[in-house]
Amino acid sequence: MTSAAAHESKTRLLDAALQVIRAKGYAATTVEDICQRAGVTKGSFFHHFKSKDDLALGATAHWEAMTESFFASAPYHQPIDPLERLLGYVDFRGAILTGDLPDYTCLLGTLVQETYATHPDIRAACDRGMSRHIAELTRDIEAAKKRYAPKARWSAESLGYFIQAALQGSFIFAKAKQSPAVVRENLAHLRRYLKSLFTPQDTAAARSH
Amino acid sequence: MTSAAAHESKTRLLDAALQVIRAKGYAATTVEDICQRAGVTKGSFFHHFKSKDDLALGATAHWEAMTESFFASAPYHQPIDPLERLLGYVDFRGAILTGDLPDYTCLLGTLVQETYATHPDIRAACDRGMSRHIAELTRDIEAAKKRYAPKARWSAESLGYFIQAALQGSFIFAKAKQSPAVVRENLAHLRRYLKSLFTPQDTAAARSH
DNA sequence: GCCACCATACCGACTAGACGGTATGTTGTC
DNA sequence: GACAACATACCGTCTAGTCGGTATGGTGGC
Repeated sequence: MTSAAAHESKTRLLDAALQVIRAKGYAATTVEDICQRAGVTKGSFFHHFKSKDDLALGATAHWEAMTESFFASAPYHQPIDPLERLLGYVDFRGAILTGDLPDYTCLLGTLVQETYATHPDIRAACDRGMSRHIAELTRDIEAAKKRYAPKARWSAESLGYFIQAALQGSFIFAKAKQSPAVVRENLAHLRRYLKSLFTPQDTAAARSH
Repeated sequence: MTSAAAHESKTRLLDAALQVIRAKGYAATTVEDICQRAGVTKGSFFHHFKSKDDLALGATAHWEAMTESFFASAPYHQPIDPLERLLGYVDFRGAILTGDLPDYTCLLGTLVQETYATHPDIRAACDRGMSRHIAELTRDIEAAKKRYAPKARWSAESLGYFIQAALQGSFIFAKAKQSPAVVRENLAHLRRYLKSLFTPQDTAAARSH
């Protein structure tokens, strides 16, 4: 057995974990749930992972790898103008809202809610993963800010967090309402905010009327 | 024992549930966790609640009652200007970020993430509770819109959802980072967005330059 | 080219403990 | 004495994790 094929079971388990955890939450997900979905046995599971918590850690790493390449190859990076790239990101987030809820919601956001107080290492892994994605996004924000709003008092990073928070919160409402409609509407608000931030404004009263 | 005192145990259980579920999540919370925190026994628990799921439903109702009166008596309602009330709400949400994470995060947001796919009635209860709070908020938004941005194409309700989504998402990051700092920064962005929405704008290019 | 040796991958029955829920009291109040 | 509000002991199930075992494929000695 080649080493690539050798790890197929492990990959299947990780893929299964992403789906099941996003659907049922971490605590309610049983090892056998994941094994069943992956089509492997418990023996195989515990061969690849020390424990359920170890799987969670593996799942966050797997998630990071998947999402990083997914976003890296997305089309919104093409424009030369950084603001266009940023708005392209927001639009892209709207465009990928297909399939069922577990298909487009965020593993890390789900996971951290359940584990922040009880599983320090999982919490830290979620924090790292989300922060890394935001750091990537922040590069475009920084560039857009330099060009369109160099004097603004908000930081590029804080705006990156705001965008992600709006997304994460939108997912909560999508779950509550069983529909991505609210995500789309919130992305429209986000887009409007971004445009207002990057549209050079005369200060306060310096307008007609 | 009076009927008020008679329900003291039940209230203690509900209060305990709010805390423990927000800290550990619903699935990871055991009935005994809640009993211990409430200082009552399991017998008492199952006297008042048919099941753990029944407690969750009770907890959402309890949460709604608590938060409704909490926000109803908050000071931000006083201004006559609806925009001031709305900005007052945002500021108020920043002012109440005290204590530990489970003290200021939202039960319903936590709960719905874990239960949306597996517990239809709990999901529906969370949806109802969050929507009710938003409906309340939407009244001020509607009034502010009528006065300051009557022609704007966004709906008052969608803005209510956006505000709540930003809050819920901020709580996720607060948990990841173990600090409410990011919530405060996001509220600052939110405030900036609201001000921009309600500041009458000349259309597009009708500016200097 | 064969075989002993070994590591990795995988299997599935089993266990110990945790947990939701129940059955059976006990106590106090009207 | 009836009923609500507890309390305690207990039960059955579910589940993370274990453990002895098998299959497969690679490696080195001869």
